[in-house]
Amino acid sequence: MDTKRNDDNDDVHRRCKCKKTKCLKLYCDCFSAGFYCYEACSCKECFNLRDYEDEVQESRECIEERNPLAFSPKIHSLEGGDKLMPNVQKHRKGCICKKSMCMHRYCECYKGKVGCWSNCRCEGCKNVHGMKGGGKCDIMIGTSIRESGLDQNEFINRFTPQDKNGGDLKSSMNL
DNA sequence: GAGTTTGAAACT
DNA sequence: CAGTTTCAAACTC
Ligand SMILES: [Zn+2]
Ligand SMILES: [Zn+2]
Ligand SMILES: [Zn+2]
Ligand SMILES: [Zn+2]
Ligand SMILES: [Zn+2]
Ligand SMILES: [Zn+2]
Repeated sequence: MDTKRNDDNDDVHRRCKCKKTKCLKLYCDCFSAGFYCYEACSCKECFNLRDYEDEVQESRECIEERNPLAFSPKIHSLEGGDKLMPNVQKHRKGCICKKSMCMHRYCECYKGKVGCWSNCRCEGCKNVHGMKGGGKCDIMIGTSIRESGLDQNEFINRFTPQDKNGGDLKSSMNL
């Protein structure tokens, strides 16, 4: 896996201010997104630079061993779904918000502009992109929005994702 | 910019 | 796996 050049980092205005982790842990937004740190960062003792390519790669491999999906996009499209809504996007692991009601960027679902769903363990969810609906995911693949009688957000919340092989969702997502 | 709040990541 | 700690982003002032 290639680490992206810091010039690209500038494009999305990503920057970090890490102080204690040398920008070699997922805490660091630059490292987590596969970018090197660059001038706009104000990190201390940064090792997330091309000069320390080996250290970066070593840390990546260590983290990937722990979690093979650590560097894959957290927001991803679910398989299946309604013909009219073929690409429902969700946060793979879901959030665990307890205090923010998923109304701020503290919530990774909200931050990713996707609704919460059955993988989320949030409390008092008020995510404007779609609230978690009581942990239910009872709309089966192939059901249309019209048939379900639900509005779009509620449909997405209750849509039951399924992989192409018809396998179990959790195993297909390595959860 | 400093201080607080928050929840993911890391650790045990 | 669950509980706790650590950490830096998001937020507030
Ligand atoms: Zn960093
Ligand atoms: Zn950085
Ligand atoms: Zn850095
Ligand atoms: Zn949330
Ligand atoms: Zn969520
Ligand atoms: Zn939520």
